[in-house]
Amino acid sequence: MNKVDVKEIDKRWQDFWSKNKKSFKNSKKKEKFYCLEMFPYPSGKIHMGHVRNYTIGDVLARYKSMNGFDVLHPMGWDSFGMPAENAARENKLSPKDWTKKNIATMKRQLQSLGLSIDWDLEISTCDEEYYKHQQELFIDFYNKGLVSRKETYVNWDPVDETVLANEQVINGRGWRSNAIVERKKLSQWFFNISKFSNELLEDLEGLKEWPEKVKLMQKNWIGKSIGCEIDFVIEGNEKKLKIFTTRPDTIFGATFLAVSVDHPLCKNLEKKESFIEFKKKSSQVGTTEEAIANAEKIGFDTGLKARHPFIKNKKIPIFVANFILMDYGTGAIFGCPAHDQRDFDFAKKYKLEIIPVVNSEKKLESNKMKEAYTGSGKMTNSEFLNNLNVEAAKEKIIEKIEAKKIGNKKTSFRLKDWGISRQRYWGCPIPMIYLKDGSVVPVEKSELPITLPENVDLNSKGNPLENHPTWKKTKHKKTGQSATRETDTLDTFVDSSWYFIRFCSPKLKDRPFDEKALSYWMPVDQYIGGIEHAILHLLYSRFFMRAIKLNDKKIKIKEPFKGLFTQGMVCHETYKNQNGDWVSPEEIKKIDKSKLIIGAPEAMSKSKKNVIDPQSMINIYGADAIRWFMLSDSPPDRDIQWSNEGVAAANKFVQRVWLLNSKILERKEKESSKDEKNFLIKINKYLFKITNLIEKFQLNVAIASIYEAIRFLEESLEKNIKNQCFLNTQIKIITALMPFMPHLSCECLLRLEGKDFYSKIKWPSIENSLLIEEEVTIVIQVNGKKRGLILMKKDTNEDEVIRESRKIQNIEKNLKDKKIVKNIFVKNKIINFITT
RNA sequence: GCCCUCGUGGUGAAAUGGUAGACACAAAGGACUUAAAAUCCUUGCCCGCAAGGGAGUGCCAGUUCGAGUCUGGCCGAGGGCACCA
Repeated sequence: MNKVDVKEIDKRWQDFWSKNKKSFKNSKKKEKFYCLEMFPYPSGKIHMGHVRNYTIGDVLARYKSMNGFDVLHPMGWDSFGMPAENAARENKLSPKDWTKKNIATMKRQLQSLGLSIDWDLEISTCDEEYYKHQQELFIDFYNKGLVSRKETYVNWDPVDETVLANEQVINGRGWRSNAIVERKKLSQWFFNISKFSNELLEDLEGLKEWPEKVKLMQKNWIGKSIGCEIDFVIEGNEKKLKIFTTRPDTIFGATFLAVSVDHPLCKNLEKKESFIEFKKKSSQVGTTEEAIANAEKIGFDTGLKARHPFIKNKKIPIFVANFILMDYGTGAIFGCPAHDQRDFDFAKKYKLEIIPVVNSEKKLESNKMKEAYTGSGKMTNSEFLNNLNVEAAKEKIIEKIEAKKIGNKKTSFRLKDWGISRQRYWGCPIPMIYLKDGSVVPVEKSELPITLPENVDLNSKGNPLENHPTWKKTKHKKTGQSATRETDTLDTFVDSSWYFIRFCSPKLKDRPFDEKALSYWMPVDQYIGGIEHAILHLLYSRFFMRAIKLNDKKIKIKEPFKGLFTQGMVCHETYKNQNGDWVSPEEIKKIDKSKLIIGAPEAMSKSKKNVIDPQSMINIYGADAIRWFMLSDSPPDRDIQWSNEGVAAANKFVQRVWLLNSKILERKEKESSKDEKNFLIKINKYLFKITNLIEKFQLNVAIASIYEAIRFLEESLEKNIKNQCFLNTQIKIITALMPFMPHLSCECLLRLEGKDFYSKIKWPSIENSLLIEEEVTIVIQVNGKKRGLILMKKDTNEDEVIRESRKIQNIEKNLKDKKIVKNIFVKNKIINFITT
């Protein structure tokens, strides 16, 4: 009978919150807390992943707010990107209209979750008001030398007809289209992120509140290696060939040089038919990274020889090899087959010399080696390096190389500059123009924004801006000469690399950000999002923060995200019918169960048809139950598995709390007694636990404690506790429930406290005096095995505990006929009798 | 191949070196009901009517009075990187 209508309370409190917005004031007395969840791409409607992400953030934002923090909790839209173009083609809606429509839907959906988001701060990256400032930042970066234009091979996606960044190529395929990526040479815009390689690497250490896993992934991505560059002189033409190595110590084992197919040295070979054929063959090795890695090592003998810099009269052949990368190091190496597996394979194939220069425990013999030895050991066959260990040899040889002026110690990074050009329409136009004399200059800031034209043809292939009849025609403002606009747009990762900064002053018209607002709110105290952004988005954002700092001396912040949390995915069982087709959870009801193949739970995805629509679940169970379930089953950083029973249980709990609340309101007055003290102690302990668990982000355990607290209250209804005491206690527990179930919590508090409860909401305080327990349970062990429990006054001494525990029959039974050698006693915890 | 993380009931999971399985789901049994729904109670495994006992946190060792937790080795699963010289 006494049930709460979840739909009704959802609506009531969402309306209430939008009318009773907390004033957004910069109160100096409070400590700020910037809580940010990764903003969504407006694909159409929200999915469970969003629900999980934003619920985690909301619990934290509400908790911090209730604890007196000045909380910034904004939301926006990562609204440029290809799906809008694809949808435009299919639905005859312009990318702009399609995006706007999606944003409206998704905003409504997010609001139906009851998130404490300040919607006054909403931004959308496809708005002129946003990308205008992005163009300004681009020009600033350009002027600071952080932007460059390079002719490079790019990853060309033949389906999307666009260029992909290396990181957007997954196993040789486009991350969105899944098409096999081709190599193509194009002139592209780059952010010179590699200028910050070392800084980006070293500053990872200062990010104490980031998951180690993410830091490690970034570290590997940046890929620092310390080595040495060495010039080899080519016999005959006396030209120098610069190589990079991390093992200069093995130089006496060098038996060949190898350069990349794209190395300048190959220029002379381009006409040779045998070389053209070799080049063709070397580009034909499969497409996946794994195939490339495992591809056969092939080489082309240039016929050239280089002089060994340390061995007189020794000449070694120069090869072109398919496993040498042009964009790492110098695009050239020396091969030491004895101590590098790739070189070893190569040497075996081309019958090159193998000279061991590092001895393992057994002495290496070149003709008996089956694989390269890459371990440590003492140097041999290496003249002045002999008998040194690898590390010492490295140092000594670098000294020698530098003294001889044939090379230098050198650090190389795997991290490459960030290609930001995209041949797409739905992105931020790059504010550069091409003059007739061939020069490329930025547009004047006063001309910003460079807006996208609305009447574009998206049906032809290629770049729509390039194909537009008039858009690219413009004039150079300074000289008046006619010019052409850059028709590439920016990678959407650029849009998301500074949105968190824009949130600090989202309405500012003339500049990207207000320095004061930025300095107050940044860095983001807690950033929450998916692990899939562990490398790119976070690295690019870290670059942007540094670039902005470089450009504006008033900015002191380097790291944009102080705390990072990566939440797990939402999974669901997968189903297939007998034909092997995926079947959705709704469809399985209609299928004969014996013909259904139930697969492992996997991340919800449209392709596997295992998606549950959040909106329909909210409509059935209410926002609170969905929020609760998203957090209750697993730790927030682990995957959770969606189950209908789980949500139903959360909904049951909503009703249980409501019933308890009603019972308390109708409760008959009782006498105060000893029960009351114990009652308060226990509740205080629960609150202490819940508080700590939220602080530690163990939200699933915090929820378990709330379950326990509610059960304890239910069980205490009949005890001798004054109504007022019970009511106050209920207020505390229901307040602690608020971050998780804000609608139910408000509804209950309204009944408990009356109309103006909302202004009084504060996280319940913990009374330290009540945390001191009067009685403790002590474990009694015999030889480390539990044989009993005993309840004792706190801080009872050893003798007393021993005396009392020996009164227990079962303990005596276990000690009978045995001699006690010693006792292990830990106060308030354990007594352990050790016998012979 | 290299690097990282994780292995606890039928399931998701708890557990500052000190009562393993909190909390929740499922299943089975029971209570209430004419019946069902809803609700509530009981139940990890083996022996036992019970009291109690035995085994038990992937496997094998070690440290410790005491190990899910610490150390070493092995096995398995997942993730990241991948010809980076």
